[in-house]
Amino acid sequence: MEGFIDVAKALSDPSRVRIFCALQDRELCVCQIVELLGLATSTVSKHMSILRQARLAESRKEGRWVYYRRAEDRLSPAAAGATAWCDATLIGDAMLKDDAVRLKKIVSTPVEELCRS
Amino acid sequence: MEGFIDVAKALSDPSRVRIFCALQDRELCVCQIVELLGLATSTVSKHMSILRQARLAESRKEGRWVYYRRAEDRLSPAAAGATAWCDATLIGDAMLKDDAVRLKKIVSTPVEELCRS
DNA sequence: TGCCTATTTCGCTAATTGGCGAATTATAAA
DNA sequence: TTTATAATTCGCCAATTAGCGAAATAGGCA
Repeated sequence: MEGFIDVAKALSDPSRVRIFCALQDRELCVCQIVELLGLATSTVSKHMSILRQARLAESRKEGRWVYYRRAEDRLSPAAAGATAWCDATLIGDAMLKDDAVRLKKIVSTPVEELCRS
Repeated sequence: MEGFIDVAKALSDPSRVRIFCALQDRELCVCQIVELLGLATSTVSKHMSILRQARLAESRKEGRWVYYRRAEDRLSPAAAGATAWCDATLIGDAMLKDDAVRLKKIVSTPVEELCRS
């Protein structure tokens, strides 16, 4: 039950859902997510720790940057099912479509340049 | 997005998940749910309105009693997917198994008698 | 070594939420 | 019509949460 609740809580905030959906196709570093959502870095960092706690996301360090991606290895049943539910339900969502458009620009900018702004 | 968030929020509270799972096999009236969870009637009533708002549950009146059941007709995509996710993930959950045992006694008692206590 | 900077952690605030009991509403029975 | 009672709504409180900026941490680079 606890793991299920953690996942449901993680996906009960629009910002976190947007982040999780942005991670569908590619990994992203914190500064890219900050750029996408327009939230403070500290806020995004907290969101990421909640997604990781729910075992929906994993991270890796590369130099100064931390890249987050959807969890894939030994995916928990709660996370696996939620991922399918989320993706299937939110296909075509207006806000996520808009995010996808802006994401294209963001990922095409080198992170070094993105962070300088 | 909004409908998805409503469903995720509805399922991010253990009491509501217990209620939703208890409704898997049968409809229940408020007093039966109160008996199952040991919460105040007003608290359960609020939980039910959240589940209904998320379109996970529906209700019908029978005399003084209000019976709740899982939504079935014109089920929203968000609710349909969440139902599958919830049921699949929580199979074998200890608390829900315990609930199921106690539910047997509760549903075998006439509601008139149950409410008198 | 010491500096720069991306991220995390901390401390705070405003808003939300789960809980209760009291008051209200609605329905059945006397 | 009055009374009894199941459920909802209301008002309150304690706990949680999303947000921010400041301080701390950690990793590259001069």
